[in-house]
This record gives sequence, C-alpha cells and structure tokens, in this order.
Amino acid sequence: MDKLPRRFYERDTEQVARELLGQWIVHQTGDRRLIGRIVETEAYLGPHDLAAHSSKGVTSRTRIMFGPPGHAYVYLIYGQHHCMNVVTEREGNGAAVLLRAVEPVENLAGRTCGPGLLCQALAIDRRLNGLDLLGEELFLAPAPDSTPIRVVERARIGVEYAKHWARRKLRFYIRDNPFVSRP
DNA sequence: TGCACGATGAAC
DNA sequence: TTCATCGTGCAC
Repeated sequence: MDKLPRRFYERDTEQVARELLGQWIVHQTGDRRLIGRIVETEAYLGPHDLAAHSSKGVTSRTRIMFGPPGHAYVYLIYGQHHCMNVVTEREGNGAAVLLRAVEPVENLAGRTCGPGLLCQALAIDRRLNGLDLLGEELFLAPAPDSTPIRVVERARIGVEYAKHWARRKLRFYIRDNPFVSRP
C-alpha cells in the first residue's frame, strides 16, 4: 500500500491539516490491519501557538513534536485517553496535526469520533510515540477515491485557555460527514 | 517532592 | 454540568 511521502508532512501545518482529510490511517498490528479514513483534524502551529504543547518549549514530552516531520506524536490526556498527532514542517518547528475523527474502513470496532475514541479503535497508544510514519507499522495512505471534499473551518476544541489562539479556525472537517466529533 | 491542570469521554 | 485519573511541567 502506498504511503504519504515525507514531503507531504514537511509543509505548512494548516495546509497539511486540510489535505489530511479523506486520507487513510493504517495501523498494521500483529495479525490485523486497522484502517480509518480521516474526517477531522486540528492544526497546532508551534511554540507561538498558545494551545500547542510545543509552547512549553522542548521538554521530554514535546521532544517528538520538535523532531523531523512524518513521525507520530502520541500522548496520554486526562490520565486515560490517547491522542494521535502527525509531526509537520521542518525539524525544530514544533508543529503537528491532531487527528480528531475517522470513518471506519477496515477492522475498526466501536466509535471513532473524537481523538481518544479514534486511538482506541485504531489500537494506538503511547508505545507508538515517535514512530516514523514511513515505516510498515503505522502510516498514512493516499485516499484511493478522489471524491471532492468540502472542508469546514472551525475553532479548535478544548483550548479556551489559549487566549486569542482559541478563536483561530484551525480545526478542519469534511462537511456533512456523520463521523465528525462536533459538527 | 508536591501540586495544579489538561488538544477527553461518559454519566448525571 | 460533573467527574474519573495520571503524566507533565513548574513551583518550592
């Protein structure tokens, strides 16, 4: 199966967040292949973006986010849910795109609308943090269909503390898609 | 070493 | 609207 190339990730984060819509995320576990179609994303632009983890600077947790593009940044939130991000732009920029919802394509059980549920359905946890998305275990694949997609822009969820950054429309989803977490 | 607080989800 | 639950970042 084809993989999105490194150069796809090494671009403007907002652009990547938009173009990720409709693409597939593939997790090859021991005996199964789990696949979802990305329908909702959020862009986190870097240290200047007060809602981004990288606004804390380089720490043991944000190390991956500041690393090279095309890698998985997976973290635990509220002590119980995992969130999956893809690192974007050049190494050192501290930018990433959060995957918020997918539509089931292959072997996905349970709900998939919301970052925590998405990770649960795709069996993604912190053990995958830092993984190269051009490897065989976890990667993104180009959308096999070329159905035109209408993109909706909204404010990001759960970042009210981020002052004016909370209002920026950095959340993107496929219009009318039933798997979007919060239309 | 301690403490406040989440890029959430589920229950009430 | 409230709460579970624990890793992270930062104050002390």
